[in-house]
Amino acid sequence: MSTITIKDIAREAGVSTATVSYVINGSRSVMPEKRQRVLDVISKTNYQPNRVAKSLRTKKTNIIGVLAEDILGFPSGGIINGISEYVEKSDYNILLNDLRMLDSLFNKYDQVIHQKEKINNALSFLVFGAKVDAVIYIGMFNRDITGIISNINKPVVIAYSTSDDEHICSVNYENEDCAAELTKHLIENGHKQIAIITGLAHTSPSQTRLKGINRAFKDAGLILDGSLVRNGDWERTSGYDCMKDLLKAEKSTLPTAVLAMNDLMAVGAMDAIREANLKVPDDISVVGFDNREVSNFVFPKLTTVEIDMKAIGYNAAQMATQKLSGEGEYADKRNLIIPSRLVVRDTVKSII
Amino acid sequence: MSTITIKDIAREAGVSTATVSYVINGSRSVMPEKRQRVLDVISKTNYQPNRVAKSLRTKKTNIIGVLAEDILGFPSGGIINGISEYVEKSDYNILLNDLRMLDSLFNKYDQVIHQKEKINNALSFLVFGAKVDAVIYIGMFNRDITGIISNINKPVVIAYSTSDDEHICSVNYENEDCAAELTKHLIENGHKQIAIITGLAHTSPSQTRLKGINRAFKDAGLILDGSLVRNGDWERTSGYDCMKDLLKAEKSTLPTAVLAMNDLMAVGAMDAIREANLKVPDDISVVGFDNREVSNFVFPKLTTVEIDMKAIGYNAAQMATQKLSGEGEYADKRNLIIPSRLVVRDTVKSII
DNA sequence: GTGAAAGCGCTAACAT
DNA sequence: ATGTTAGCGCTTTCAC
Repeated sequence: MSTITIKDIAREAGVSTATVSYVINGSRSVMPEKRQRVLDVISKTNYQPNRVAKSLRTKKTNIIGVLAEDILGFPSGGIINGISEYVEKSDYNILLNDLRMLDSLFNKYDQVIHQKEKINNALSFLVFGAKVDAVIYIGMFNRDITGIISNINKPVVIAYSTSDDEHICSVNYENEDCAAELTKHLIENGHKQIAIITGLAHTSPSQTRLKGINRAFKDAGLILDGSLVRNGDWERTSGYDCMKDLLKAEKSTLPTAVLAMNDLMAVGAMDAIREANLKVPDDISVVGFDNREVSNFVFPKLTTVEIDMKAIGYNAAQMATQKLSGEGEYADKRNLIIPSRLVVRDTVKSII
Repeated sequence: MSTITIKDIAREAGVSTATVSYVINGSRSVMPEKRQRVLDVISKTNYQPNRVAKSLRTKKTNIIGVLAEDILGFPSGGIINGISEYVEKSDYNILLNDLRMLDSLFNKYDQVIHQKEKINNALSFLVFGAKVDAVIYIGMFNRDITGIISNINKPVVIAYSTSDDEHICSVNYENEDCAAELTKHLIENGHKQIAIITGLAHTSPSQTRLKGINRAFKDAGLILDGSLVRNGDWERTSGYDCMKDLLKAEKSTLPTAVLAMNDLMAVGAMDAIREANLKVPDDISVVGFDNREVSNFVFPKLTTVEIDMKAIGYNAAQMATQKLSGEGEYADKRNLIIPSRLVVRDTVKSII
């Protein structure tokens, strides 16, 4: 059972090791009888080729290094799930390095720069030490990390973040269209006084989502009331604070709906609304973004936008392997955008 | 930059490859000057020893295979986080295989048996193909999986499940004491009429938690009223249904508190209570189990028991590597139990 | 179509 | 203390 090698198979089947290799890899045609003899011995012995030896010889490990900022980050699990699905059918494996930066990076999304050395050490080990064929970097926050990841001569694809570096590709989700769709959903339900709770104002998701929101207003012949916009920081408490502030208005100028740029802040807003003895969605409608697990557990269930993490991972893996083989639709692509979709639940009331 | 080997270092430093190997691994003493020369060349060139070649030669990959029933399963992320932390400082790596059985196993926890072949194929590849030194199997549900995992001659430790197989070790969390503590928390707040919503009745966590609950009652000189016990199936809707049923009682015999054996069912119970126009915790107190993310997002925030996933992973990795080296406190241990702890939040009212 | 043998980059036994 | 070299299990060139 233990350590049976290609030599054993060759001896048992009465052929050379070369022939065994040929039948395993289909690299040359082999006489049907011999072929069958080899196959029989292999299945009888449960022989598994030693990937380590194979890798050393071919200089290809069939391993994709997955470098995650933190596996507990909200997108990570789904993305790895997607990578895993692709990788399974294409005979690759995943070497996982979890940087565990959740605590150090919490709400300081720009601070990755300080982790540059740690990241590149890990990357360097993966590529030059473990000899992975390609690496997928999984961000915890959707942002631009140009300049962070040093140039290695292997495919690097970033999932859930972006980079302008030329040696790097990325797979990210669509932000603007779905923000527009979410806004449109509110408008179609009769809402005109819509408050916005943004994420950190200078971040790309905030700005892009705002673009989509503005577009939806414009398309409906409406104008976004700037006095109804509050800047949050993506965290629940900021949603609470912003909503609290919004609630100070006179009853007649109160927004009928609030769009928070993520579910966490939406929940915070719902906290504040409840505290003011108002009801969601009867008094105020609320929508979020991300479709986090919690959005289905709060009451009422939150209408939000779903980001397809699994597809991000799947496509990132596909892109990485296609860059490796030089074949396939993604072989020459730089950036990929995965569509997001509206998830209608119970927090929007029609006031038409 | 690309593919520099030990030969290059040797030539550059004017020593033999053996000497380079000795200084890298500290396997023999080397003259200080030579040693320094080698070190200098290494750092100047950013040389990274080829782990593949090293593995082939030493028959040790320094890789731990992580076989997860599903990385999206509730315990998986935290456990991997913990494994990762241990592994980082002990120079191991993680080869991740995500079985993605979430859908097929959903609420049919006993059905793993049907996946036996898939599991063992993956295991077999990990061990005989990828040559990992040890494997950690991560369950999605805490249960006994005796007979599922075939015997390989390498350490296998199961995280978040158990097995009676002799060739297998496990790291799991404490169930009985914390269930007792949770119950005691209710009792100490004056509750006597406590309803219980169990998980699937025949499962080990259900039975063990019930033991703890009974013990707490007994310790307080109380007796658990059997008519207040309902059997759920761990899912939210079952918590809802059980609570609905409980709520049919006359007002005077209504429980003042309900202990659900997990957070999901607790949330379901809260749904039913809200629907009956009752308030948590003013009318009925509710507690859960697991400390899932949602327990902090529902309103009011749920009092529950936290399972230390990170510690499970960390200790599983520690156990695996100590079995490998034959040294350390866990080298001869079979099973490890990680304490769980009460997390008091807002769903229990004192009625003393 | 098939086999002999070299060699991937390392470690470690052996020699000195 | 250090160098020489065999060999880990595979693939692949080269020869037949």
